[in-house]
Amino acid sequence: MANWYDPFLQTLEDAQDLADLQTASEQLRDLLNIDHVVYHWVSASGEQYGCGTYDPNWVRHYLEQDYLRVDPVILGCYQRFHPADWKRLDWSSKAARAFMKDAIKHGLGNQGYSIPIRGPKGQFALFTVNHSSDDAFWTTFTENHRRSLILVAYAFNQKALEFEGSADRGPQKGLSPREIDAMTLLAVGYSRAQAATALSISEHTLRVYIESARFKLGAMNTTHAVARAMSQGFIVV
Amino acid sequence: MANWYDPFLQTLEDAQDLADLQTASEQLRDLLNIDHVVYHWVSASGEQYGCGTYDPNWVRHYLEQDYLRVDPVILGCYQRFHPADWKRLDWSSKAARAFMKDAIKHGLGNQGYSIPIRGPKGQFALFTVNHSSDDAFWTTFTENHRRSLILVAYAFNQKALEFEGSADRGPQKGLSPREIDAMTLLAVGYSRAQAATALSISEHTLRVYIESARFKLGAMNTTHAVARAMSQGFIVV
DNA sequence: TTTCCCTTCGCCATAAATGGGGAGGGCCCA
DNA sequence: TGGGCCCTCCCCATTTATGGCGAAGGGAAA
Repeated sequence: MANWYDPFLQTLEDAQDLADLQTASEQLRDLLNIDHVVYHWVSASGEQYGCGTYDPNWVRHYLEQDYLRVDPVILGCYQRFHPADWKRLDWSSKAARAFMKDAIKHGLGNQGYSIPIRGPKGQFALFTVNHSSDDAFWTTFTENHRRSLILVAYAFNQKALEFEGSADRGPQKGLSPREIDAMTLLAVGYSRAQAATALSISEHTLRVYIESARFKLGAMNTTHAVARAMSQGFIVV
Repeated sequence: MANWYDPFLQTLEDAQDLADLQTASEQLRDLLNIDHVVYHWVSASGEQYGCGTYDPNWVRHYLEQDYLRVDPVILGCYQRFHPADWKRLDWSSKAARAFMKDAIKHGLGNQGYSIPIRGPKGQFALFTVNHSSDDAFWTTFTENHRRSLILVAYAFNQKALEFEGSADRGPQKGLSPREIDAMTLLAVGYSRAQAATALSISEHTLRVYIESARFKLGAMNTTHAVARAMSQGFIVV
């Protein structure tokens, strides 16, 4: 228990609301003695939530400019599991370099390290530390703190999920085995006729499964039902 | 660096192939002095891979019995982000209890602790420690090792992804913004006509996006395309 | 024991999606 | 500056999906 981060993790675990996470991110920035600490997530329903030490003007500007579509950190981390040093991302497009220039103008450091985190139902979050320094300093910093940052990112996400999860959380009616079979086959490209053949049942029976699955999932059509079944973890494709 | 797990994490990071992960799991079992350590994953394409100290007979039996559909550990962890003590999962169904009885008969301990891990493209993995003990011992054990187990799980997954990723990894042609818009709207239940209206374009134009997205994703139909776009992380619903 | 849910099947009519043509303007990168 | 990709629009014919009606046996839970 001689780690600097154990007490901080405890603070995180004691957080009661999103405001506490905000305070914690500022605290961590001071602990690590770096420019910025940011936690940012996209929930299953597409809502966004972020807390951290970026200038609020930058955050607003970021959203207004729709930088989510440009930001190489988002684009890069979305496809990977490993934490990423910003230097190693793809900055080849003109838009990406312009974005970074704009970011630095708004107070961001030139160095960054982001940890992607994924939750159930397609939740995606990023935990980022940012600083202004030379490469050597940053390499040492990230190597030294890699593991602790993973734990911190994990704890941030755990809390954020906890706060959100307590809100909705319906009864979660599950799908029957046959409904799961049907959804799975449709998700991998089978037409209704093909899926029926694959399951050795009549096409009409298959329709019954699809319709009941659609009803349970509250979906408008088959595509919607499959999408929901996927994002709610009923099927794995 | 006074932790027991830092040298072990180093071992994991030095692993060269899946066999090394197998050895590592045995090593960790002995380090922690518990019955079993298992890492198990399901890749985006539905393939499974596991390594760990379970009796191979049990693994075979598990697959033959299609226990994936019954196992409360899988079912429970798939919906959550937090690590789960097996005691706190849902054992209410008859099938679940029969499954556990069968498991113990094959050498599993009565206590378990599983950490769900998610990667890009819908990858899902579980890292599990298992032991035969009373509740008090297990509670203490999991409380003491929670954080280190998260890091170990993370490291296992990182390596597994690394080994798999080096194999295929196509050029990963991305979708255009409009294609993403189209896929997103379809995924949330819009029909083609509705989606076209929402995007203020003609329905025919929308069709062009759907078809080109389908082509890029190698999908057979719209539902398939949306499913692929979701599991490959192009859209978030 | 009754009630709910799961599984299975059929027919008919309409709405929606797909396949295959063709066409023009714009932007970015080499 | 030319090729490649992106965005936008239109028609026709065919295949496929959906909506609505009804029906029956089996199993598990209450």
